[in-house]
Amino acid sequence: MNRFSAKVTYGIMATIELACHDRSVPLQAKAIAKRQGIPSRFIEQILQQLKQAGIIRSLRGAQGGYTLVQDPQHLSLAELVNSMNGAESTSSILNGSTGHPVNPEVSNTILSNIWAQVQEAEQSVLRVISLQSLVEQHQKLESQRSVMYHI
Amino acid sequence: MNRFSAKVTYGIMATIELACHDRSVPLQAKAIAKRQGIPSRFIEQILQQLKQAGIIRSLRGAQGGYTLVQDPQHLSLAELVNSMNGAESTSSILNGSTGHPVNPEVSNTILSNIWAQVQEAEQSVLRVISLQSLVEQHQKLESQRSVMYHI
DNA sequence: ATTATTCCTATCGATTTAGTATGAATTAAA
DNA sequence: TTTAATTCATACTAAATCGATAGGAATAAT
Repeated sequence: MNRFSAKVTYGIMATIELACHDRSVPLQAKAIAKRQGIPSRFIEQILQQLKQAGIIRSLRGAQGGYTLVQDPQHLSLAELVNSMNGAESTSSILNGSTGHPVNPEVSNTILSNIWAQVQEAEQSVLRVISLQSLVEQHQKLESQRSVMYHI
Repeated sequence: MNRFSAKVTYGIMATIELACHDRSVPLQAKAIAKRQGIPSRFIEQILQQLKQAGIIRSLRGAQGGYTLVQDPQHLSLAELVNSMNGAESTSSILNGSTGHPVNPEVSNTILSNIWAQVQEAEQSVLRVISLQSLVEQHQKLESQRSVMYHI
């Protein structure tokens, strides 16, 4: 099962749409929402985040919309996912303690270290998946689907 | 930062306590709660889950309590964490679809596949960490702490 | 001007998480 | 055999997070 959050899932779907679209002409939030069946007001918010992260750029006003900044080859799923998860700092500041480092802090130190390892493992999976490869998988599956129902 | 849920965190802390305790005599939920600063009624619930998963066993009545089933060497963090996360089935049933495999299903197929890879990466980190190693880290940090404040 | 669009911020309902409450069942010990 | 200590079962509640909606200001093409 896909346990990425709706936000992340929608954001990925939106960038796939952008990657499939002519990059010289902006694509509107509404168009993305319609094609992917996402609430358009919701995808707007997500696109904002992607913009803040420098993954897409926007043009306001009539005929405005969004375009990808980078080539799909050079955009990794890691960048994409991180930009929507609040881009958690990898910094290992292991002490927000208010004074006495009591028992709970000890467990916390151990567990935050392990958590960092888990995060790194996840990142290493996501880093090697490019938006381009997602687009290819997407198109492959879409074409299979169209064949299946062409009877 | 430690982003394991409170439940998982507390469960791990509890098993560390059990691992440090004489295995022939049961340790009470209340005692664990007190030493670790966890609400005792909450840790009881978590201990139930650990019991259902076969990680600990319990003795009811006065002088009852909980003991580890396995040697700390042979219990991995993966088993521990999974037992508290509802032991999500790794089964890759990729079709709960109600009929027409429309657009959203395509994205879902791709993303659930990636999600599975992420999960596997996480598991591979957790599998190689034993409860024993957690206990050792814990004791090491505790002793450092006691030195620092022994002035 | 008008219209189409992004952008900003607030709110809302549902779900999940964290924790509390009540009390029954069980068992050691007095 | 009573009593006290403990697990076990279940339900409830409060707070946080998630998914989505809402209203309107800013911007720009026509």
